[in-house]
This record gives sequence, structure tokens and C-alpha cells, in this order.
Amino acid sequence: MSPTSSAPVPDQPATPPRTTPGNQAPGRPAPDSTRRSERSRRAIYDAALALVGEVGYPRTTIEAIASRAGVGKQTIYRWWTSKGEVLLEAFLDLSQRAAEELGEEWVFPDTGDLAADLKLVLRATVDEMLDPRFEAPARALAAQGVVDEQLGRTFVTQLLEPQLQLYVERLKSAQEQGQVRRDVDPRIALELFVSPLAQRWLQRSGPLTHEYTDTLVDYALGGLSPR
Amino acid sequence: MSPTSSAPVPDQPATPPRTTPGNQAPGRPAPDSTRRSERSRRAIYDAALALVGEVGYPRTTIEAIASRAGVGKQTIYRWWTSKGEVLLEAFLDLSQRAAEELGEEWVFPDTGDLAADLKLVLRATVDEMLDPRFEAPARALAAQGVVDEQLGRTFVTQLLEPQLQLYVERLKSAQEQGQVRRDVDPRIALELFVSPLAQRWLQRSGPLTHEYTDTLVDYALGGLSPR
DNA sequence: TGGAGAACGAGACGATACGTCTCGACTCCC
DNA sequence: GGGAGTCGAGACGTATCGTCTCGTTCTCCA
Repeated sequence: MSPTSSAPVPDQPATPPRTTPGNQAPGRPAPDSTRRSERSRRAIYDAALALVGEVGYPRTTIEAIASRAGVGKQTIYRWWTSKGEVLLEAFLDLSQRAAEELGEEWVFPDTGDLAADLKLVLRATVDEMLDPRFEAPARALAAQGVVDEQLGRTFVTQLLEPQLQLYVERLKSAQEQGQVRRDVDPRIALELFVSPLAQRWLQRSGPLTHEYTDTLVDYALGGLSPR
Repeated sequence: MSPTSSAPVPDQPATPPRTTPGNQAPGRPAPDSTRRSERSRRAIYDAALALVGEVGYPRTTIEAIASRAGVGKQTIYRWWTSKGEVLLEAFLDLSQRAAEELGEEWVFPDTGDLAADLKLVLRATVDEMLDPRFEAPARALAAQGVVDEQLGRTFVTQLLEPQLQLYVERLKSAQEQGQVRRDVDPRIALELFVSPLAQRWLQRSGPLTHEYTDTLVDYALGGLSPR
């Protein structure tokens, strides 16, 4: 997934360290999040991301994460229910930090030329998809989300939809400027260029190049039928 | 993935039972495929598909497949290297049998009305994506393919690309009839409606309806810009 | 028709990793 | 300064892994 898991992450309500353990199953007394060790949390994120990059998702075990982070296993089980959940949070955290590096507020460009703006953003997305720092964890999460419905929904809601919303707003602006038909639903329209890119990335069903995304934008805006 | 993993599978060279064990690593003497037990092979396919549907991919273990199929574990390890590979073959086999049920040769409709033909096929694909018989294994394979490059390439090559090729041919026909611009690359063009559908299915990022796919076709053919 | 050889079903085996649990050390708050 | 709760560490029983024997069954060829 993550058609655009990439592209600098904008505001996003800055998910706080997370107060509720996923592990809030009945029976167990809820752990006290105010006493949680920030140091351990960070170390676990780092270890999880590093391991996924180095040995792949299947061999990224809870025990390996704990050992690498210099942390007891119970500290992981206390706050998370699965390694997918750990990795999702680690990745969300990584995205946020990356976004902060990029300056206060990143906004979707709006030069008045829709095609140019879309091409610019999609080119940046391609670059990010090829960034090895993101590749491994993003793929692992996407795969997990396909199979694990709850994780998938969190992934989509927290990471994907906020991204897509930026496209929606840019397309609405284009509608006001008369560059996009008024009767078009922006939430569907954006899928014409975002989904093919995401799909190629996930399935490796074709090369990811700037020319490719430029072409997608041209086809989507101009249509396949003769004009 | 499998944007169109569905849609009746056409000819396809009818992958024979598979002669080489994936397990053809060095050292081990290659097993003699002519003496292979057809009965066991079928039982393993059935068990694998059933288990994935019942308990999900992660809990579909090799041991469970062997036990359910009434087969020794070694019989599985002799012919396959991983459960992903087992499931992929089982699913390919299922697709082929489903295709055969559908009559000799299924061909992409070509009534001369491209929009109508595409809508028809995409509606059928939606229906198939919602068929529980396909859902579980298809999701599991898609997820595995995202993370396991070799499996993913096999999945794309054997299952996906043959499907997509049908769209390519239909689009070329439309180009000859003047319904699609000549300068359009059909392999990319098809992604405008196929990928969004696949993406929604995989990510559960929106409802899968006939109206949705109809809209995709309209947007892709007509373009988003005012005409 | 009978023997050889390979695949077969069954399951024992050591190696992980699972998730739970207990322990003493530490830290924060009353 | 005492209590409660998290922490690192690791022992524990269970489950699955992939490999490895066992006899048995099947098939081909002499």
C-alpha cells in the first residue's frame, strides 16, 4: 500500500506516544502509561526498524527486537500485542520525525498548474519509495495490513488517508479554477494516478520512473479517448 | 494484489503439475517427478486452501497442512520450499479449474463499445473479489508477494500479467477503432482502472461496488479535465 | 511374477520463537 | 522511607520449524 506512504507527512495530530496498550485485553490491569520508559520505547522503535531492514519481516522476532533494544520481552508485550503493531508505531514515528525535519508545514503545491503540481509530488513519491530507509518497513506493513484487517485499517487511517486528503484538496482547488470537471469526485479521481503507482511498487509489476508518473498524470487528466 | 486476479482465467499454458521441486537446492538429489503421487498433491492443495480460509495464513502451518491432507511432512518439503509456494500453486490450480468450468475459451468482450466492455469485466472482477472462496487465499498470496520478492514475481508473471494482457489487447482493438488515442500506451492505460480497484480491495480503503468501477472507467476514458 | 528403488505416511528429533511468568533493581509519588 | 509499578533479564512449557529416520506402498522393469 502506501501509494503515498511517502511524500512528506504533514501535520497529522502527532499521535502521542500512545497511552493505551494494544494489550488492553480483559483481565490484565492496564499498565500505567505515565511511568513508561521513553528510553525503552525509542530503543524498541529503532531496533524494530533496523531489524526489518536487515533480516526482513519474518525473521524480525519479538525476542530479537528485545535483545537488540536491550529490553526485556515483557516490556514489549506490556505495550503491544504483536510485532506488526510495534512496527506500525515505529514507522508512524519515523514518518513524523521525517516530516518535522522537512520544516514546519509542508503543503501540497498549488501553482495554478494542476498537471505540473501533481507530477512534482508524484516524482517525489517515487523517490521516496526507492529510499531503502522506507522500503523495507513500508513493504512489511503493507503486507501485514493486507492480511491483518485491524492493522490494515489503522495503517490506512493513520498514514494513508491523511496523505490522500491532500490530493483531494488540491483537486478541489483545481475544480474551482476550472481545470477539473465539477462533476468529478476528487476522492476517486486521485486514485487514477496514485493507485497505479502504489500497485507497481507493491507488486513490482513495472518500473518506477518519473516518466511513468508523468504519463499517469497526462492520461488521467486528458483521458484515453480522443478529444 | 490481483487487481484482476479474478476474472475467469483464460488459456494460460496449463502449468503442468510442476516437474521441478522448488526444493532444487544444491546437494539434495532431485526427486523423480514421474513417480509423484497425484493424490497427495491434490490433497495438499485442498488442505492448504481450506486452512487459509478457516484459520488465516499465519496459522496455516506446514504441519497442519500435512496433517489435514493425511500426508507426511516430508512429502511437502520434498516438493515445495515454503508454505507460500504451496499456496501459490494451490491457488493457480484453483484458478485453472475455475476457468475450465467456465467453458472452453473465455475471451474479453469486444462489442465495439469499449466503455461498456470494460465496465462489464470490472463488475465481474468486483464480484469475484468478494467471493469468499477466493478472498482468503488471494489476500494471503498478495501479502506474501509484497514481502517475498521471488514469490511476488511468480504471482505477477503467472497470474496477473496474463490477465492484464487481455486488457492490453482490448485497448489496442479500441485504438484501431478510434476509441482510444493512438499515442496511448495500453499497458499503462489499463492501470488507470485496474489498479484503483486492486488497491481498494487490498487496503480496504473504500467500498467495492459496481458504481465505483463504472466511475473509474468513465473518468479514465473521459479524463478529469473539462473537454 | 518378482525384485529394486523411490516416494509415501508417520513421527522422533534438536532448534527457535512464542507468550507467560518470576525475580531483584530501580524510580517515582505519597 | 515505604509501596506500587515499570524495568532488564531470563526460565518455563508449548508450538512449529526443517531434518532425519523408520517401515510401507507403489511402479517400473527384468
